[in-house]
Amino acid sequence: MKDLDIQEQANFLKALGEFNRLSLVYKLCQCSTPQNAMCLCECCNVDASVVSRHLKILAQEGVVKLEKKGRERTYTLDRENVVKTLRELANQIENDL
Amino acid sequence: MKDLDIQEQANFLKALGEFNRLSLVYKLCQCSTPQNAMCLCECCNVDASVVSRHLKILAQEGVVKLEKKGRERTYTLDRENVVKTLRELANQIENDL
DNA sequence: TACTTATTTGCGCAAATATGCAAACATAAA
DNA sequence: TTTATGTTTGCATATTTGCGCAAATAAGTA
Repeated sequence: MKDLDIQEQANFLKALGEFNRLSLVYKLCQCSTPQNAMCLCECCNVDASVVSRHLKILAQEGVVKLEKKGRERTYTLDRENVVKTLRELANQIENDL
Repeated sequence: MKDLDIQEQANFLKALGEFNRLSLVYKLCQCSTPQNAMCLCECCNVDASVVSRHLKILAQEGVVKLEKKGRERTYTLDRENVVKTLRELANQIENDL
């Protein structure tokens, strides 16, 4: 396992490992349609700018996908990627010896 | 999903989401026998006290198990728990709608 | 007891992080 | 163009975090 890979995985886990960000993930989890930041803002009681920043971090780590539609930006959970990454991690820890 | 559960999951992910701690996890991953902190110290270039603190955090979150034997304390990866927790998280994110 | 070894804890520091507010931007609608 | 809406960014601040060092603690050994 290379240091760089470990760092990358750590960054992914860190992105999920914060209360408001994980709340956003679960919120998006229950949405069948893309959501904008204002809507997502309701799930955690913080300023819109804070949500914006959290979503940026989540997007950087491949947790959410961003779609630009005019002045609105909508976010969807990148379910496939998150699930894949978590399962790969679990498999590594299970099988490594 | 209750806030408390989210906080708990976030804490678990945060514990794994730091480079040195994740390095410790992978180090332990490759050890078939319990390791003491001095040995684990080698895998990340930090002071023993730092490793001690990291291991404490990992133990609190159920990532590693601590065994006291005289003056020595040995750590083993709680593979089962880590794998279970990660897979549950993956399943939740996969199936929630 | 004195000494050695392994680990934890207190302290301080520097860097990172989360947050709110206000201002800047971008874009759609009136 | 003006206005309204959604989002990002700059700034200031408070808190958290990771770290090293030295001292304290714990427990085995001479």
